[in-house]
Amino acid sequence: MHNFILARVDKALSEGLDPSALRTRFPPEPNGFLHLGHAKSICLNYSVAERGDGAAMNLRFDDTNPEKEEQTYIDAIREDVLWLLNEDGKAKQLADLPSFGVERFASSYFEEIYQAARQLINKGLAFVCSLTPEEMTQTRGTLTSPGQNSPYRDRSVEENVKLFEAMRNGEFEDGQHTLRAKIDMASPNINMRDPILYRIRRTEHHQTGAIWPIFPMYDFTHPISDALEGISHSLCTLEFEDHRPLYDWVMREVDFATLGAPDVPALPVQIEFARLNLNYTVLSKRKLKRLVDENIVNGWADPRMPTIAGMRARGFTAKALNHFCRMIGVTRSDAVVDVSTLEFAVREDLNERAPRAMCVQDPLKVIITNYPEGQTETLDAARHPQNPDFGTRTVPFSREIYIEADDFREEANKKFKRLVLGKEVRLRNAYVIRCVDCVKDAAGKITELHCEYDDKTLGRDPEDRKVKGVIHWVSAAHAVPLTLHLYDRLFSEPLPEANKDVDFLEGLNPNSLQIVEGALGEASLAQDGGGFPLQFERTGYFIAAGPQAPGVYYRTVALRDTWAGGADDNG
RNA sequence: UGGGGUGUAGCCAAGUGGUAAGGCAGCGGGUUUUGAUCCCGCCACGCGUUGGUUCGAAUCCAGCCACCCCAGCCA
Repeated sequence: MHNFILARVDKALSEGLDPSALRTRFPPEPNGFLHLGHAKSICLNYSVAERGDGAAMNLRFDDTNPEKEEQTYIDAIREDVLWLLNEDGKAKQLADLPSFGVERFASSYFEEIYQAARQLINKGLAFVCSLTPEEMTQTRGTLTSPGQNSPYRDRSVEENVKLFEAMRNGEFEDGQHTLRAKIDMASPNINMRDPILYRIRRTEHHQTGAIWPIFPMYDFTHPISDALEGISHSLCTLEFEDHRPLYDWVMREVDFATLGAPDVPALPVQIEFARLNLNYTVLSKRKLKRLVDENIVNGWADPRMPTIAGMRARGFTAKALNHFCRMIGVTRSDAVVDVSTLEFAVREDLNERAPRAMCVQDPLKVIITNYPEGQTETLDAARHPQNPDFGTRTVPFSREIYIEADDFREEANKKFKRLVLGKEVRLRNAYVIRCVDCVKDAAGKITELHCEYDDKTLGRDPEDRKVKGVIHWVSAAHAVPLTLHLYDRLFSEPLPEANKDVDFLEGLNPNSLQIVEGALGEASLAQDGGGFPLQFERTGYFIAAGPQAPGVYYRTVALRDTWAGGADDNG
């Protein structure tokens, strides 16, 4: 992995920065589940932590807004970060990861942040403002015109101290006062127009309970938290670029030594990078939350969701996600990555690790008329075509089998490589059969096929002719019934958020989930305990839904299909 | 129209004055008991645009254009 941030880190290292002083943090707010965009950030932050001996990445819950945050999100985030960074599954907890530092909460620093505010008040750099929210908005100015000073801007240090303490003691109602930095109401950067540092929220906080009726804002909390953790590189997304002057202002004006900050070679620096966008989906917690709240999906971990938990449920691997993050790079330009890149990363990993099996989604009965009735033979089939270490499984073969209905045509052109009336095809892992008859019901619907097998074609090709097609099948008497969940992109619009005048839900794909009942899997699937990906040959990668839904498989991703494009010419 | 950013192929993305890496997608071919995998080949006379500097410019300079972010007591 290489990018402009790592380049900057390497440069600092080459200029003498002690590798053990390298420290990053991943700072999610626990107000939703982590998604692919967070995976990019985690991957980046962790890659910096892997640059040197003693370097580390912290996990810090940025929990300064109790109204939107929940313990359940904290638990989910912790699980997702561990899963993502624990590709080999060896670590039992975050602390076991080689380059992981510590887990913290911004709320762990509420006392220090409060003291920092006191410092600023004492330096005359912060004041208690009693403007109403409406007045605050009115006096902030606009993008093109300066704001006006608050009438409370010149309160004495003593009065500010007294009021701020009263705020802390819970003596005021929500919104009655705020603590503001005294910077410059005429700054062209709106973030510097006397930004709010603290607001009153008499709400129970998931970590600190009722002890704090006031909560620091992100812009004040973040630099202080970074300094207290000895963060060297504070990586965030582009929209925070305008906040960097404020970040640096806090760094400059607060005396961190008296707050107990570690002795580090330098103050943290904030570096911004472009957030991830993926087409045919949305990557914003606010929008994903709507999908959950409006029951458009089945929770944050719905396999269609681009959340870490959703993708995990669907069978994506941590390795694939990390690989994807390395593939897309890290830059400062807005980019929309094509889903095909993600699918490639997933297939690449699954191809290596998924044992093969056969499953017929839309069964069509085939009777092998020249095969003895009542006979069953067990055929050996490799679990992986390229890797013998996977071993073999046994596949029962008998007189009645099922094949995929779509693998048969009464007539077809030469491009069609599957079974055609009067022609031959190879049954995967078994014999070559020839279709001799096609039985239909009164409505003309094909109900079963009569075929003959060539008993000299097990494990070898016929000598006098070429059979090019191979199809999958299951033995009728041994097949296990399965239910398949086939997922498609959640949105049919490539950029659901592109048009600001149209609700992004308008772009939803109504067929993002197709449930296939009555699929038939090969006998060995009865023993599948789940927990690892499978490839159903010729169709896709699947993973068992789990013990609470036996026989249900989720399709992780379909196999690449170079034939699909010519489907209108497929005979 | 204030401030901050970004423009290299259909999508990502290297490149930092010496003559356009790589990946995805796509296309063509080979191997194949998965139309998968794997392998080989093709895919930017041009880097938003117009000028300028230079022996030489995606890289330096100037102008212009397009797009993104900022007016939460959200992060």
